[in-house]
Amino acid sequence: MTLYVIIEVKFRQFNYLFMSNQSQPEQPHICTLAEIRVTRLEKVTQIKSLGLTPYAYKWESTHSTTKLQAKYADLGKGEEVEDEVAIAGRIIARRVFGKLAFFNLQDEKGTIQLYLEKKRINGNMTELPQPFNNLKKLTDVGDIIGVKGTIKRTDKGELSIYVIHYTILTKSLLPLPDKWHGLTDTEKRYRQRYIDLIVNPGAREIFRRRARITARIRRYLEERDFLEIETPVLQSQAGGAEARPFITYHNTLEMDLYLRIATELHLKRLVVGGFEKVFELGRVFRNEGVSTRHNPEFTSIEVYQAYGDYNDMMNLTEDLIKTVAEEVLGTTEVNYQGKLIHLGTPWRRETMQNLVQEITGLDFTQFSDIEAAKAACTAAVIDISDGCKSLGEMLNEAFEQKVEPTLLQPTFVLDYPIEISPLAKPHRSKPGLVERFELFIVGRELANGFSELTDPMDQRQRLEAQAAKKAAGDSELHSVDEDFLTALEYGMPPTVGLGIGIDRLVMLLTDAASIRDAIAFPLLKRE
RNA sequence: GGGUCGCUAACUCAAUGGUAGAGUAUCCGGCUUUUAACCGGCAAGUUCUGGGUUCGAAUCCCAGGCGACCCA
Repeated sequence: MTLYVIIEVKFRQFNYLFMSNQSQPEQPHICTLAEIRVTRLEKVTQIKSLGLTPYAYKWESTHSTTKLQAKYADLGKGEEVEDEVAIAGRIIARRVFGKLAFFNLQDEKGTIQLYLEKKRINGNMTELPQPFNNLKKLTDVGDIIGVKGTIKRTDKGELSIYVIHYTILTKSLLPLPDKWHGLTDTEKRYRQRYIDLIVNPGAREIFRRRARITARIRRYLEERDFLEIETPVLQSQAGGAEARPFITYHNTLEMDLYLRIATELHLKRLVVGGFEKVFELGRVFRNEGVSTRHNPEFTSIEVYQAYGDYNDMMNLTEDLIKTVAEEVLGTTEVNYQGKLIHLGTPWRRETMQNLVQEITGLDFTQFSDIEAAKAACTAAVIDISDGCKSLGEMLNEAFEQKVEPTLLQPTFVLDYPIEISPLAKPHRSKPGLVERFELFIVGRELANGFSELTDPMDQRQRLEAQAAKKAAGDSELHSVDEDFLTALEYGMPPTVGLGIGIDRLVMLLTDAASIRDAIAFPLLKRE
């Protein structure tokens, strides 16, 4: 069957080239993906037989489509200009007539129409037999071509390149999705992002904007003398956060290694070493579930500044995010999923205890024993699990369940329970709490910072307590990082640290509903 | 982990338990101002997978896969 098809196709295309004006008898139909591919492979052969290459090496353009659109914006209908231009891109639409054809060509930034006239092309491309005919027969939507020509705005008002010469640069073998509906299948968009990027112009804008966001963050910090230093992804023990790590293996060292879950402990070692302002913007990996807000590998930035406290870092955080929004969006008024978010500073700062009291009426400063607090929480419809063994954890539960979803506008939540903050410095005036803040926008945690714990003995106690819980079965906790404690014993200056979830920031600034829209190639299950 | 919804031609979608269809794309013919080009024609299916009920299943039932959304 396949052989039959190939022979028929060859027969037909032989006719295209040399007897194309004769009508043909009915041929077997070409329709499935595999058959379209066979047809196009035959076109590849035909292109080669003409002495051309279907996979060119190079092309020099004089303009991008957007530059041309801007340059000739004032050209009137029906007017032509003799300026000769060269441009390249992907054919995204073809409208072919007997002796005239209109193609739409798409490059990275935009599109432009090609005006392809038989008389003009045949008159100029004399080295090829029947160049206009070959254009019609050998090009398809999806092909990448280069053209040279002059500028013409058609009678219908479309700026066009009046083509003198065309070159097939890359022959596409597979058809693009429906030109009108595009690709809407969410799964396919993520699995084959390249198709999404070709046919959905908005998809490219998200990643363009993402690049501007990270570039602006780096520039902001560099302007303030922060130094970006890269720390190991492969670590003999994972730490710096509560999360399960990915495990991998080094063959010649014969040792298990963990992919980092945070950059915290190494960046702090750098502060011990004398760097007073450091940061790292990079990928971290957490072996956790996948959702619209979680991807197992994601991008974080952690920033450490010696001699500062968490108040300093809140100032930096709001100014940084405000600056990025202003530069990337041109405004601090951000529309996110139909909600208007005001990123103009200053942002609200409120303690966790006050927020919980505000929303639930529960005053955690008044609770003295755990059972009373538990009863009060249950009465307030807060679900307290059995693993919740302290007032601090209960306060956090109440906060997460009742307060978090209400924090639409940027809010710094201050002063977290010490039980859930093992790397933060105790609050200078509030027992049981630490000097920590988290930033919430549209009900999501976007940033986390604290005055860093610099007391090595206190730090040892807290890490050992965690290790004991790990031994008791909590897989999100880690064994003690002795080298980190040794570093602290050499002495770390007072330091404040910050972490921002870059993907969530990108979501906010690109109006992306799912983290998968903000990540070019999100992790999906095996098909 | 739980719930709801979805999966049918390459793409977007139809189809009371009773012959699986349309538009787009592909293929063939025509066409020098189109822009979802148009006109005419030929075709195109593991209805996600596996069971079950039934004379008969895309449709009903069970199990599984993948995805979306919500919840934890």
